[in-house]
Amino acid sequence: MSKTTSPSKPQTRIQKRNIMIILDAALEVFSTYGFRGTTLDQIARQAGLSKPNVLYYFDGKEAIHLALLSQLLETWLDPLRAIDPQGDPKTELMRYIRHKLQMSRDFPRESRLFANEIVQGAPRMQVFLQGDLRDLVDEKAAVIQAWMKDGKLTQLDPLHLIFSIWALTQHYADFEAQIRLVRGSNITQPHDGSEDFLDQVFQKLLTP
Amino acid sequence: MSKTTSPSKPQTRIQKRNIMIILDAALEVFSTYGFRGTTLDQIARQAGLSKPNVLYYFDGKEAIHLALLSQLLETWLDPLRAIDPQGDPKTELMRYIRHKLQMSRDFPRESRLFANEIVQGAPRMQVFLQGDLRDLVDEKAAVIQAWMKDGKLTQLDPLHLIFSIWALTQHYADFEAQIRLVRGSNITQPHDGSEDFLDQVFQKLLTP
DNA sequence: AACACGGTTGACCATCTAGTCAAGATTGTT
DNA sequence: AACAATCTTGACTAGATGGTCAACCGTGTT
Repeated sequence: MSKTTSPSKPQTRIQKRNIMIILDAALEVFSTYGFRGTTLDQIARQAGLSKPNVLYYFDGKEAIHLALLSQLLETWLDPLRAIDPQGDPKTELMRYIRHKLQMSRDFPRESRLFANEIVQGAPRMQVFLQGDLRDLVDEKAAVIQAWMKDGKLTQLDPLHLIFSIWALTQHYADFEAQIRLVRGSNITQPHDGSEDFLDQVFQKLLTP
Repeated sequence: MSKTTSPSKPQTRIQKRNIMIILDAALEVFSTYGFRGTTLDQIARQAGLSKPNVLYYFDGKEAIHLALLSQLLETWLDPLRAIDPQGDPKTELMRYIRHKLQMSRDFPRESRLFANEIVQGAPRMQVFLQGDLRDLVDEKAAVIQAWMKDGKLTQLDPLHLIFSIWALTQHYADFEAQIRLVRGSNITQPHDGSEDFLDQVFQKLLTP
């Protein structure tokens, strides 16, 4: 029987607390070392719990990973979902871009968790991606396409436009190590200047 | 004594062949599963050799990985190195961008090898990156900066511009799985349309 | 043919790792 | 206080994994 899959069981305070602690610890470790690079001992140590105790709350390593992915994908897609077909095209897209960049700054672990998974072929994410993501992207691509036909935006391939937004925003979280190394040990944070830069890029790109 | 570190030893035909076979097999596996996700058995199987035989040519898993990284980083940086301060600014940058995109299309395994490494904080790459990469990037950023001051290009942060080129080109290799899933199982390749799109983006962006 | 050297491997070992289990500690309820 | 349910853990197991080693095979040179 699975421990965390049963949806209707009321959770005690201790359960709620420990499940949160474990998921946060797992996010920390999985995002740094990837799925196979992470050990249950690492997660347990990071969580401040014993390994059997971790396994008391989750059915195994895979179950923890899965719980994280499904929990976080929702939040991750929210900004895209929020694009309003009725709104002003450029405003909507710029808001999306800023929101996405902000998430990459505020939740770099989540970004790297997904990056790790996708670089390796998304073996444990296909279900999620095919279901939610694909439909959502198709829908919003159509919206953008319509905006472009109306002459409100530069004519571009909407799908590639979406990819480019993902690439440019997530880059700051996913490749932070590289940015840090290139910039040297200055006081500057990896994200410094990214907002102004992306603003400039997409303002220029999207204006017909 | 190390086997592959001694530079002056003449290699037999068999050595040359097997070292190449092993490195190619290792590239395949490391780029798919990351360093910790890769086992020596996997590399050996992919190479069609026995595990002890692989270890006859390399001192260990780490040595294979290191050999790959140092060997490939040179090729990887060549396009950036080729930017000519005397050339026409926009031509030089567009050539760089096209070259980079082409590499992401033709050598996705190399791209993912680096991506895997960098997402996890580049623990085995810091030496390389700090040495070669940093100086090179600083140098070329200065060149781009000068071009911009001359009014030949849009005024942008040159470092962020370089990051954006990396992000947009490598995205097609590193996140290929995501692109494939979003596009569905159509006949279209992940890279389809990327060249035209990036051409359009950077033409518009760089023209003052 | 015989030798030396390079190349190959089955069998093995130490360590790590996911997961189990039974026994004990804690908590909430009456 | 007493009881049951929840929670916690030391000790353990089976299998995976990086690496070793002694013995054996293949090839080119004399």
